Amino acid sequence: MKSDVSRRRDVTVADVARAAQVSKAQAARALGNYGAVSDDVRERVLAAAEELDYRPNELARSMNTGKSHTIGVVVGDIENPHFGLATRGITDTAKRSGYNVILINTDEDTAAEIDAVRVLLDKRVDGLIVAPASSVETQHLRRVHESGRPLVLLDRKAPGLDVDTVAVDMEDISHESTSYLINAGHRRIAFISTLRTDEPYREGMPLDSSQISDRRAGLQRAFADAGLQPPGDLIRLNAGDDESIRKITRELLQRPDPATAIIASDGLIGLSVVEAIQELGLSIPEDVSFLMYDDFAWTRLTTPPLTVIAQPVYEMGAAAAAALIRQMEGRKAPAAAPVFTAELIRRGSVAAPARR
Amino acid sequence: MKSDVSRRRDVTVADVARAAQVSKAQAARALGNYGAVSDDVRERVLAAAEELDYRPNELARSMNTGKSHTIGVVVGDIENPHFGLATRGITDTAKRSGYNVILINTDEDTAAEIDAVRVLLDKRVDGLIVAPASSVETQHLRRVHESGRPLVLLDRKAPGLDVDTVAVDMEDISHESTSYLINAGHRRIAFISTLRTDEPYREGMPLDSSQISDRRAGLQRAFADAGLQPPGDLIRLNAGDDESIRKITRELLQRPDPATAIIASDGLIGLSVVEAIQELGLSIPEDVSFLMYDDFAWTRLTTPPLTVIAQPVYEMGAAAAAALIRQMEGRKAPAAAPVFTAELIRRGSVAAPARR
DNA sequence: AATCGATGTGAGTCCGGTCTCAATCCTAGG
DNA sequence: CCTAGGATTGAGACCGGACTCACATCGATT
Repeated sequence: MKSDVSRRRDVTVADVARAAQVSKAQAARALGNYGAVSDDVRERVLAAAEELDYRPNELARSMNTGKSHTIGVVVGDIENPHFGLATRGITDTAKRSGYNVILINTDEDTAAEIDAVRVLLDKRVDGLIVAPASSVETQHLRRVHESGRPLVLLDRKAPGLDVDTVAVDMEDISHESTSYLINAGHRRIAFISTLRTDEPYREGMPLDSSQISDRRAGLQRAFADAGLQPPGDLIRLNAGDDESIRKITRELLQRPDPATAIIASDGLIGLSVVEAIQELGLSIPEDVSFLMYDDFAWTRLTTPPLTVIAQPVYEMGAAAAAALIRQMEGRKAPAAAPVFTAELIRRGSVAAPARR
Repeated sequence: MKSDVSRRRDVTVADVARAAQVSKAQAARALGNYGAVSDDVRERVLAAAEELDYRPNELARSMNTGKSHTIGVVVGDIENPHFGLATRGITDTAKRSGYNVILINTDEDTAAEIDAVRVLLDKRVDGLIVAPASSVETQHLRRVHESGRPLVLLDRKAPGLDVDTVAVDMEDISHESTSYLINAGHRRIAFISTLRTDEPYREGMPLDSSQISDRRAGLQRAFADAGLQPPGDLIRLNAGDDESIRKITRELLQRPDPATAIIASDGLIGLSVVEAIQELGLSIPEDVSFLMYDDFAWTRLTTPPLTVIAQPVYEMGAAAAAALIRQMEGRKAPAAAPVFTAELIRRGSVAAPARR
């Protein structure tokens, strides 16, 4: 009835109060469902609100409750199905508790991450879930934590930062899967990761990412267990775009002492590696064995289906959100935080290396 | 120096003003970089702000500027790489103009969508990008639009709603790809979609989704062009989870008069369909031809690589964000909105049907 | 030297809610 | 019939910035 052109300013409690002939305070109480309100007043206010199509301004509400019912999520790249799935776990859990999610991508760039965290803090999110790009540059996260804002880390650990962290033990699974390859007869095992570094990989160099350094540790331990030297010359970092990954793959397979097995650090890399292998006219697993992190559904469709390392990604996202909400609502951390483990799913992309 | 336990309340302009020995108004001006401020005052204020580690409260700022610098994005399912990519296009573009994104999933449920829109409006987002679950139930979107809040539709059209819409012409591409199948000799062409309906498909029933009804129209037109009757008995809706899709696939291929070609309405369905085909021991394209919407990277890795319908998803997300920002900043719509077209990428999953 | 317009500056209002506090109503117990 | 105590109610402060307005200040103009 009243939806004319005069729709530039929203209806406020004051408007409703006026229409219902009561004070602003009473209208607010009836609307907000708190305090004491007589049935008569409540009815009139609710009717007026309905009539005027009143909607509360959450911004104003946040202003003096101090809660925005919004959590910030900072991930590397939402386009990566890994994060897509984790985000789904987060949003599902958050929604169930009445929280919304502001999402920011960092492209694994720490500067962007610092910026993202600042923006979210300025927007007064109630808490943050961050998949930190670096396990070393974490001052900004430390500051968040010290300022008392709830924070949960996802996927990667930050040593020295005493914060709830939801991640799998990469050392263990890396050890298991490397051993699997070694037992199959592989010695020349390559590892390709997107991790950005200033210089190319050299044996023993410090790695910014806990994920990657844990994987390296697991790999080295597996070789040590077998009484072998790990092939440090086959670790490749800075595998960024599709083109650079293909180039790296070609180089690994065409060098004098080529890799007989390749481990891809995530599903996006794996995609390009497999494609590069196919382009070289080589076949999996006859010519090269292949293994990758992330159990995307399509890995079952290739010929042969790919052997992968599956992580309970959705559950981890959900757990991160649950932990955050627990913190935000001031409840204590649970006695035992849920432990997540990755699993090696043996399909068909690993076999004994070809004889020379 | 001052980071004691007293960290429960944030630093405000008033605190900064006090420290800098100036009025709140002056401090606000220096901080907000507006109005006239002497160099002396500016310096003192900035120094005090630095010292106190002042951070503006964006909530408060939004309160009286009326702008939250936040846009709401409502999609079916962020876990679906299609939306992941589109979202990436949106967030990249939004960030470049200083906007953040609140993301909500609807699982293609209109009730959830209505709720999402309401929540976002209550949070006073500056604009909305919605991939509407239904092209029919759009009163909530109409209300948004009428209230004057900028709104852009993504992926699906809403007939009768005069709103900027970024989507490809599904009729055309459906016609093209169906013709392609018909020319290859197929007559029994099946189409599988997730679209939820109350009853199973029957010829000519109204379809809630513009995307799907456009595809049906294109398919029917292709058959008409060839002087043939479209196989209305091979259209399947309500393909929800993996299990139901497999069941549908089996039924389509094992019925008395089976389908010789299957079109999957999106990449997620395609995944399950291909897997079901493999499980049946059938091969593509010898036993069944296959075609799907969405050009995911993995479709190049299967044997044979899959023939797909590629949409410029990232660009569409970016365009939607650009259009929204244009509206929010009060600029006119561009003379010609960019047109997006889907492309049939012929790889290896379509061949002539097997002889009976 | 008187005047004028361009800064500078501080007090105070406003945004749209929540919440405190004191005043007013009512009703049951004495 | 009187009164204590709970239920109601309205005025107004407050959250943290942005912004209006009235009041200086001050060098420049004539």
